[in-house]
Amino acid sequence: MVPLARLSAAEAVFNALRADIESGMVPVGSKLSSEATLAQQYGVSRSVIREALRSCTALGLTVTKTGKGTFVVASKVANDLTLGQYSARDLTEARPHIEIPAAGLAAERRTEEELDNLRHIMAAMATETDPESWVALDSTFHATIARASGNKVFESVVADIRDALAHQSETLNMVADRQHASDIEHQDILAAIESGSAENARTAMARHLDAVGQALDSILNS
Amino acid sequence: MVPLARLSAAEAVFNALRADIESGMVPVGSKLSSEATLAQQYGVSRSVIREALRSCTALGLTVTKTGKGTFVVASKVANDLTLGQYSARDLTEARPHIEIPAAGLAAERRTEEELDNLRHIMAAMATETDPESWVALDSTFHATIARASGNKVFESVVADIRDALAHQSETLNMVADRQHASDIEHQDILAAIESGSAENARTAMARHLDAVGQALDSILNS
DNA sequence: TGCTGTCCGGCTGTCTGACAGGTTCACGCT
DNA sequence: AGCGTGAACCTGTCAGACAGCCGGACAGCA
Repeated sequence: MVPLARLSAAEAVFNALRADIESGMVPVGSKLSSEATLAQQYGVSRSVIREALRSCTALGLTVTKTGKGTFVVASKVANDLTLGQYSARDLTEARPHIEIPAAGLAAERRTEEELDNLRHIMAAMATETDPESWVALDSTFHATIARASGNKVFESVVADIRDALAHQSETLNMVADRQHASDIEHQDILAAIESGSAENARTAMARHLDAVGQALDSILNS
Repeated sequence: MVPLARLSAAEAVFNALRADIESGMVPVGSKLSSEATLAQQYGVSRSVIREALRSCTALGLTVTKTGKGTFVVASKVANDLTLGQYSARDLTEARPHIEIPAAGLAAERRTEEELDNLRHIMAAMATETDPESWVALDSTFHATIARASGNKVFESVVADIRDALAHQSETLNMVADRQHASDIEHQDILAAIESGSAENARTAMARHLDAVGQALDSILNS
């Protein structure tokens, strides 16, 4: 609590970046300035910027792609970083019971701001080709819906589940085949939430989770 | 993390360090080798080591002190779930969606040992008069059912929910009135799980949660 | 027009070498 | 014995360099 230790340049830059990301000033899906540019902006060397970015990546806020840049994939640190704690079977079994009612509540309680966030995430996903980045955005999409449910239990649990799933290699193996289909299903879910129909939102989410579950099954049993 | 994308040197070193720490090969409280030494060991430059260490620090595994070195402060990533942050409304809203299917699975998958545990807990509850102790036993009862579901997601979530509920004063206020009724409902749940009927188990759990929810409502609205 | 191959500028990944400042400890002086 | 001081080691930061990846511009070809 006491700021006895003056923070290093790398920590200071990390805090600044994290604040920008968590406040939404740098939206999910957007690209950060290049390391050289950031170094100039903050008046530090590129090493310091790289260490700060490495912290962001370790917390799951960003992903960095060689030759392209660093991209924001989450606006806040996930609750549960104990990856691989849950098996794929447990996850696919439990998800519908939590995400479907959460989608229904989201349709009834979502704010305009949350709808905007969902639209931005979907737009970013539509043009995303890198599997790992797409999975991270997908995770954010589901987490945002859970947040829109207005129920912190759902919000927290979905964040845990999606986080665990995102780090299972089966998920990445599945993405190439499912990406386009998922994008369409996501559109249906968003449309239902936009219209405020809880029943439609539940149905759309159920259809999506069912399709994803079947795709995962076929991979697990192959 | 993912075997698909070839990992950078910094990620590889980070994974190695994390594995060493989580496996306990490098005990908590110990000091890591200096950055220069690690660089030599792993055959990479000091920059790479620093980025890997920065990742460990971001996850809370290590702390680095200028002039002294880097020290291990945790053997696993902290599960920073903010318990007790859930409102009574959120909890009663979410519980049925999780505990009812968990009860159904428990009926299909429970072992004899788990049934014994449930019987013992119920016996203890029947003679327990102290409200706080009874709430703790009740919490264990529900957690045990979740564990019997064989699904670690349900097990984890129910543990969180019950933990949060147990710390709400409304729960204690309700117990005096509900204790006897709950004992009977618990008997129904246990009987259904013993018989192996998932349908009956879900119905019994639903009835129990509904009764508890109504009792909580009446207290919240008084 | 439409396709393709090449090249260039921008970006990340990594390395090297350097210097400032914090920490520890043993040596030597008082 | 007590104490100061400097050497040795450590982290924090910087500057510069180069390879490899990526996207787009552009010219050439069908």
